[in-house]
Amino acid sequence: MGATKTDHFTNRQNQIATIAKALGHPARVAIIEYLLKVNTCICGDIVNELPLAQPTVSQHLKELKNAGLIKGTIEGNAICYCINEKTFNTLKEYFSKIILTVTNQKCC
Amino acid sequence: MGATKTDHFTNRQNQIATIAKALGHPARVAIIEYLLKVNTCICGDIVNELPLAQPTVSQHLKELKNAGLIKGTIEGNAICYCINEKTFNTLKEYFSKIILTVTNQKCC
DNA sequence: TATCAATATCGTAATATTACTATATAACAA
DNA sequence: TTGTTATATAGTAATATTACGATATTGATA
Repeated sequence: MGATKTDHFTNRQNQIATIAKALGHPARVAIIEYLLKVNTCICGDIVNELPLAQPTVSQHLKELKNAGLIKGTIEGNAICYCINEKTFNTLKEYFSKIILTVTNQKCC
Repeated sequence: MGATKTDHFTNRQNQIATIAKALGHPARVAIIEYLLKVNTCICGDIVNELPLAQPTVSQHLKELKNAGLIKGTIEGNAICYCINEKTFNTLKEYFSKIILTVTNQKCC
């Protein structure tokens, strides 16, 4: 036991869970918010911004990238990370649909 | 190590991360979608719907409840769970704001 | 009261995550 | 070429999560 039973759920359910999981850590939320704040794409000063060691930040960036929440472009010896709007749109639309459905429902 | 450094991040960042984390498992996404489907609040047949044992479902329900994504009302010896619209609204608004900010930005 | 049904909690094994240090890699500069 | 800077990867310890069987709890019913 201990492993998530991914194959018992739909692709859609796994997709949403994967994206949500990537946002399920305050450091990764902070990275997203930092990328929003600096307006232009920035790379390694995320490390200076967060109270975490460089390899830890790198690990978090990898997870955000795997989930499709950010994009990374190589620029010389640095890497320029920025937000991937598309995936955030997926989330927004998913939650919008949920809210539309719920408002027509009676609750206990 | 191993423990998330919660205290280094803002309340808002921790709040979003907590909610997202609760949705970061396909079983919990499936529970939300089932609650949406049945329209009216339902309790223990979530167990029949999911490929998981009763204690596991109970554990997942607890996490969804702690994150504020669902509400549970005692009805006799059963418990009626339903979606908590408010928290989903928090998420929707959070992502809407992100998208509004991002669309005005240049990416790498 | 005894039993049943619905749900929660306990204990625990398997696995995953988080964070770090040390080290590798890759591009640029001297 | 040698060093510097930026980032990734390897290895690993501490902790958290997932899932289950066994058991407790609580309300309804016979």
